[in-house]
Amino acid sequence: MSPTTETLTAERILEATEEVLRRHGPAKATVVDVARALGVSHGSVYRHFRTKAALREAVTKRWLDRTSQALAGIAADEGRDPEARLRDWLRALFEAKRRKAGHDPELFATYSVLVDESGTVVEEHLAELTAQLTGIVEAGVAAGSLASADPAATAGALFHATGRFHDPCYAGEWKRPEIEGELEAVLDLMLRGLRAPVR
Amino acid sequence: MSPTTETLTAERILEATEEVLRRHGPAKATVVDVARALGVSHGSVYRHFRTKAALREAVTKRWLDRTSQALAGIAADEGRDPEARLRDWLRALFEAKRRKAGHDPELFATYSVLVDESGTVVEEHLAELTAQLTGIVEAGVAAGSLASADPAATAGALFHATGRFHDPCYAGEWKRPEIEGELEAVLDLMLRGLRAPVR
DNA sequence: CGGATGACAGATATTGAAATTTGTCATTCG
DNA sequence: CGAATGACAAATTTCAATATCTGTCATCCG
Repeated sequence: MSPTTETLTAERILEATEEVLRRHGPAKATVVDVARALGVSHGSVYRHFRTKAALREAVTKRWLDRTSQALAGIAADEGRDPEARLRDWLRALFEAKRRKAGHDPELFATYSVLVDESGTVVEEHLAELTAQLTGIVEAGVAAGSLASADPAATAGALFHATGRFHDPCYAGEWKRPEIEGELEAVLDLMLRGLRAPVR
Repeated sequence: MSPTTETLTAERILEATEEVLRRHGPAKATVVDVARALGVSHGSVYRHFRTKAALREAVTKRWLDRTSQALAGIAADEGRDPEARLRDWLRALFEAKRRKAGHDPELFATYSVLVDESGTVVEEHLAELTAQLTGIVEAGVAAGSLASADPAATAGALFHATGRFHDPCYAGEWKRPEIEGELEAVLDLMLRGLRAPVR
């Protein structure tokens, strides 16, 4: 069977949708465009995704999951000092978001739309990220190098305090050259507070 | 002379413009509306403000300056513990912004528009706020209760880290009840790091 | 029979002509 | 004379007609 005759799967639709979104952006991409790219009728797309919103969410989920997985590598690296891991993880989060905003502006715009609509996908993404952060803080507490009475709450505070460096509403700021130094200043301030008192 | 015959001053125009903005919002308020509210021709308004944008900025400046002045009171209260002042100042900043967003939504929207356009007025407002913060940090360093090698940089980090609690792009979050606890968590984390090591 | 189709109704977006607004300036008024 | 006016051109917004899109479903096809 040739690729064009391949059966229509959710996966193939997601691939095509991502491409269409990348090309046209969230405002102009239509379900009809996606169907045309696949050489099927738009009705067939609706067999796999109940609404256009669901399709958009599914694409964004895949896209966000790629980031989560990359960061999970840093978070789970049990061998390394938790404090260094925390710094690197937050730096990597910033770099990942910044790269996406610059390199994939249309998909990033799609993501930003979902953030404003506060859908489940974004919520889950943020929950996954804070869970990873919580894991690092817990490791630090276990190793005795970080101090926190409530690692989950601490992780939340870390995440909120670094919003300027990962929240899409600040994407415009990420082009300024001073931004890296600003992240370092915030990291220094927070990690100083997290470090366990020397006994 | 009766009030309606009073001479046309920049101050009277600003007053009328604020009222028109409050009523119609930034999207629908026109210079003609302002002129009508004052009983003059719109040409007269242009004698005092070169463009509509300048008028909008001037109104927003007045409005922002009211916040700055209120906070300056806390910042300058030399008698009190700098750490407590820092906490109170950041809490007051949050409360002030939240109150404006809730109580004066149209003027707040005008302000948000200016933030996105990154005009001089907003820049100056942010500079004034960080200057106040810097002053508190310096007082703490002088008193020996706070540790900072570079109070201005520390103030910048504090301001960025609390963005979630004063930046208009988060205004939607300020209605959630958990928000207060989130601010406290961030404050705790940062102030722990700022406190001078016990010797 | 299960998956794909395309005609269809209602919702949404696009378009371009008309109306309004911005900003200027020659003129008027006190 | 200096401040206010309102006619005006250019830019912007509004609005309604038109076109496109979303989501459904009776029908078709392998």
